[in-house]
Amino acid sequence: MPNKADAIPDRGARYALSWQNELANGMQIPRYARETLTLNRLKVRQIAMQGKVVKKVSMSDIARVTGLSTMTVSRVLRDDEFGTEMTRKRVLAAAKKLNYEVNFIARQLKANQIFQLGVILSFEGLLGQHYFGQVLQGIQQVLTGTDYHVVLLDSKAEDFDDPQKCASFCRERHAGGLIVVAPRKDELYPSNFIDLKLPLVIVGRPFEHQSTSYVDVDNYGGACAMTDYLIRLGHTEIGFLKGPSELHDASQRELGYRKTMAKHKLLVQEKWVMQGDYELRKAFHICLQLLAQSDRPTAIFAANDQMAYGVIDAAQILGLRVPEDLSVGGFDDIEGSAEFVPALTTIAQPMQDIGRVAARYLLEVLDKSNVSSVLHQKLHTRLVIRSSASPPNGPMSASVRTRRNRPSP
Amino acid sequence: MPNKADAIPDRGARYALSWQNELANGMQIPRYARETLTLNRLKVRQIAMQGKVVKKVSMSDIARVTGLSTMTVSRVLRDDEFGTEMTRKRVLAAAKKLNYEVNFIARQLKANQIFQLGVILSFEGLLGQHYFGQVLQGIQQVLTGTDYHVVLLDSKAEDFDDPQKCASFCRERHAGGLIVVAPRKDELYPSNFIDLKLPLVIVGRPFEHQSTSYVDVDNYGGACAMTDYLIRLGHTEIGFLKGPSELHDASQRELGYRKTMAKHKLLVQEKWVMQGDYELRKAFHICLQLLAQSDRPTAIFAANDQMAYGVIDAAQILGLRVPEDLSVGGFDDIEGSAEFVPALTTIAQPMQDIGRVAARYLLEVLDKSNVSSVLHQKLHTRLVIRSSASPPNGPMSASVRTRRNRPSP
DNA sequence: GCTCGCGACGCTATCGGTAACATAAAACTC
DNA sequence: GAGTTTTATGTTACCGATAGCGTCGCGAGC
Repeated sequence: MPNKADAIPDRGARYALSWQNELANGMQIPRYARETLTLNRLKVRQIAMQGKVVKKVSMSDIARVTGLSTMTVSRVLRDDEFGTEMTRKRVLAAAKKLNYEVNFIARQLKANQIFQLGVILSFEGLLGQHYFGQVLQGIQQVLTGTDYHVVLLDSKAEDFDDPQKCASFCRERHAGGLIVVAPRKDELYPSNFIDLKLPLVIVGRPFEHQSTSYVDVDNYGGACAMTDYLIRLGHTEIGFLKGPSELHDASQRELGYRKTMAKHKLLVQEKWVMQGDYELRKAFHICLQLLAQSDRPTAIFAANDQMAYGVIDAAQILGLRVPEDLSVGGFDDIEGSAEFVPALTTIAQPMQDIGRVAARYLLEVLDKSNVSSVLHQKLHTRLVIRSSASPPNGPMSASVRTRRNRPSP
Repeated sequence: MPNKADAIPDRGARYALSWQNELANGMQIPRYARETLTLNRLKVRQIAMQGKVVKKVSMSDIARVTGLSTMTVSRVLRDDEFGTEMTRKRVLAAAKKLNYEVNFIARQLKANQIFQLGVILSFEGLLGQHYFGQVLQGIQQVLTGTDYHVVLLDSKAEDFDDPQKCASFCRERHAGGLIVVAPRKDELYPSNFIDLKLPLVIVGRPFEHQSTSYVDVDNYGGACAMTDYLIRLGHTEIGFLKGPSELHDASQRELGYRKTMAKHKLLVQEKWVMQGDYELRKAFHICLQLLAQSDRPTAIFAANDQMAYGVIDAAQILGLRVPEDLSVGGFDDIEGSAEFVPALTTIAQPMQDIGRVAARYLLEVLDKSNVSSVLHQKLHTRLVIRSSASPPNGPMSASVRTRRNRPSP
């Protein structure tokens, strides 16, 4: 240990040497430091005698051990540049030895800032959904390395229908900013939060109201792209499998489909526009019926990948080949769609990006108090061409058509 | 306003009248209150002059406005019984008027307690799963009305493989207690948390290690019950559709099936024990193959409801009737199983209860510092008899058998 | 030699709330 | 009616971290 002192740069050594050296030769130590130092040895001993760590160590403990003030400790711990090399070493060593951990609660109180983002779900079912999982993962990615965290606020549990309550709730407790996931079309819900004077982002649908920020995916554009792609492949008879009508994204996707069809002067056959629920099973059964009929589309655009799986399964059961006899397009590009047989042609939706963008925006607002800026962002989707869609194969599909209704009940 | 004073009970009036009255007639006010009162009028004015609320109101603001001390305010706000009726009214009115909101951060600092439960997921995929959603809902239910909240800690984001890091992380920041959701069989993961000296509950599997608490569902018992039920119905040829082998619950369910078969001296046909993945699709395709063969079981026990759906779909596609030609049992009793056609006979798993029990345990430990108790609980499952399973129907199934392989490729 | 500037560090107050102790006045007690 | 208890409230000292300002020692510049 003492030989370490040799390496001490002259400049830093003016004020302090390693603690051990100080005691050994008692030189070079400023008077004020001296006093605290001897005083502290007693206190340190007391702490040690307590045996097991009863109380968490705080900065003042480090201060005592090192003979420095808490202020110096605080500064060294936060500012990489602060202090003599020697001081830094002492503090850092002591912190490690005592197993010091910052008390974030105290830091937040002092800073009068809450390092937490409240994530609020507009309805319960969201929790178990892939979409939400992805968004949250995106948020977490951004938050990693910052001091911020995610607090899950349950809309149901906390009576958030009452604007007053949700206001006080969020501010009282744990939210420096809010991310409200509210993908339902007609929900008035998010408006309860806009008066909070808290940084806020709505996720899951555009929210035109006032100057409220939102992040969403361009569902409309994505649906247009897929429809357009199918049309360019040569399809004219394109069916559509809808999602739950109460979801904003579902209706946007339908709109994209219809508009694009209209744009190309193609007729939308209403019997080929089916009401699904974003689940595989319903899509499967619906398509089992639809595809058994002689009069069926050459392509089906399913509003999400799960339903596309159902469509393909139904087709295959009926002896139709995908894509030769039926082209299928999906939406979302969920995990598994690339490995699906046939690999699913779909629209990639950057779900994680939603979370990332929302979180990044909030952090920016919070750090810079840059409250003026408002985020209105629709993230772009991407057409992923794989093998579940191809140009319509006239003769092939005709040949299939002859044996189409064999397995019907 | 002044007539209100008439209604003041004599007892309370001794110490204080409404503020306005105090100023009006200056009587009955204790000397110490008088002084602060005049002093405070100045300060109150200053606050009002600032215009917009720049700073959040704190207890001291209420104290100034009412002419009471912060301590009294604090006590009135927390204790329903404290103080004169008049004092209470004044404080409460002022709090409401000023729009006071407790600062939980400060409260936590003072109490040296963290009113947050960290929920940790052992792997990412969990977030989007129904199981997790249900557990979390259960947790929230218990936490509603308490001061506690859920903080989501992302295992991946925070480098929790390093025990050191996860320790400091949880304590530094935001967790009075931890709920670790770790349903994987072989994970060493949770052991990183047991040394934290933080109240901890493992969810998703029993955790024999040391004196660590866990809450789980009796998957084994549930599987036994279902198998037993099928056997009692008269089935001897019972197939089993497994869940992902890395999950603890999946292997417990398989074990229950095997043991019960053995107990009844029934042979487990390994070709009828199929590897599923808890998803509908795979189950569907596997069963499409299995059920097309002449040599097939009369009943299939699927390790979860989703897969049971798949089994039934496959059977129906093949022209088998459920339950006449094939009995199907599931596990979980998820939403939808009752409305399924045929209504699914299954094992109800109290997923929300898992969360409830875990949360309640933590709250108890935290409130009473009752660290000694350890929770080892396997929640009971319940056999829900609906219509997807019935006694094997010899002649019926035989008649089906003759036309079994018509729709195969 | 003296002032000025600067780097390193300490002291004090503070964030908002609260336990523990203190105090004033009324109520009760014999 | 003096002493004791009770009721209603105020004071002080923190919890742990940190901003702001003050102080010390030393070298540079004139």
